[in-house]
Amino acid sequence: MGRPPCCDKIGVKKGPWTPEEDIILVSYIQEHGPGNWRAVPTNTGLLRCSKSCRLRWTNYLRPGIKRGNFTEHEEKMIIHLQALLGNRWAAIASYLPERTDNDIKNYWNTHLKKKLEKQNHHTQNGNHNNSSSSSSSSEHSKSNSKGQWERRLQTDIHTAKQALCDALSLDKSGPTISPIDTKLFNVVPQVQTSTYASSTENIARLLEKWIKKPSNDSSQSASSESTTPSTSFSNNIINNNNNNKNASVGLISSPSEGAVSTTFLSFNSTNSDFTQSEYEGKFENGIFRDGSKDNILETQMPFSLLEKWLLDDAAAQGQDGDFMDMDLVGTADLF
DNA sequence: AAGAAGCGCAACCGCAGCAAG
DNA sequence: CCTTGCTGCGGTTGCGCTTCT
Repeated sequence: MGRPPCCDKIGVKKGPWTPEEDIILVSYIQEHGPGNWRAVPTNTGLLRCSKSCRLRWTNYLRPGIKRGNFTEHEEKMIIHLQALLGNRWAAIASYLPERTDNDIKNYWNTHLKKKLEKQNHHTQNGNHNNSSSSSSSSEHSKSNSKGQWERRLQTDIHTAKQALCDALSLDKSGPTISPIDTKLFNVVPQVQTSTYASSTENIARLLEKWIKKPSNDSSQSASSESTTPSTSFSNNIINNNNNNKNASVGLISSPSEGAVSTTFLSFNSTNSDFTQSEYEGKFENGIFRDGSKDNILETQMPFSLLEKWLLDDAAAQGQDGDFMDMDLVGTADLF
């Protein structure tokens, strides 16, 4: 007997999310925090499966997501980390906290892979006589099995862990660490608590699109209210939204993060007595108390010790000391 | 101007890991 | 220890937009 699907296939909506659905989801998460995704569709009346809700949140709605073009630095980080970690997009994403694993994966598949292939082709053509550069590195990569690399990583991580713990005990307000560090070392990062506002930016963005180009979905959804088996929760949200389009405009125009946060909280606070302080109570130093990884900040993250270690490690492997200029061709297939 | 091809991105699917019972 | 259910991850797909012919 196979395992039943994560959600009933009947009546589950697929395809792009509508602004209403986003608002319902964000409002719900704002109230209950992320996690327990199984309960989200039931409690919100969303006709989405739990996975879809989680995906939508983590890839689009959660706080601190930067969208748009990747910077040169980000690009090089991805290339380097991909060479080190392989296609572990979640791990790579933890070093680029403003980017989602999906984004990074997409960027890799659409841009970087081609770029590297091109570079690879170039290198092979350029070094036709001495196949040392690429072939030696590929031989090197063959000789280094994945297991060996992983063992090495694990071994060195202990050193890095010690260094990081020392650093943190010395300076609690020191450099912000990335989520992977948190996971690995079980350290709570020192962060501000008002990070949720950035998800209002995401919402604002989609509302902006919505207002600019009112879709059929929105009217459809509003009119289909009676047919949708929504809970009072989602009905209230939708009503609130439909009756207060101005509120969303105000949300968009709020320039300061704090103002946006407050505006957004009051925007949907008609449905509950949930206040900003209560919401912040769901955070503990920037992490949701359920231990989810949505503790990512919108602040620029400096290199953590582990990142530095990774970079130093690469440098120690004879890559000119600067991973930005390293020969990526050989390292791409290390794993 | 119209169709074809390419590209980018959001979302889905299936599997693996993990925890609880 | 085994089973079950939930969550997270990586691979893949499909659709809409842009560019090319």
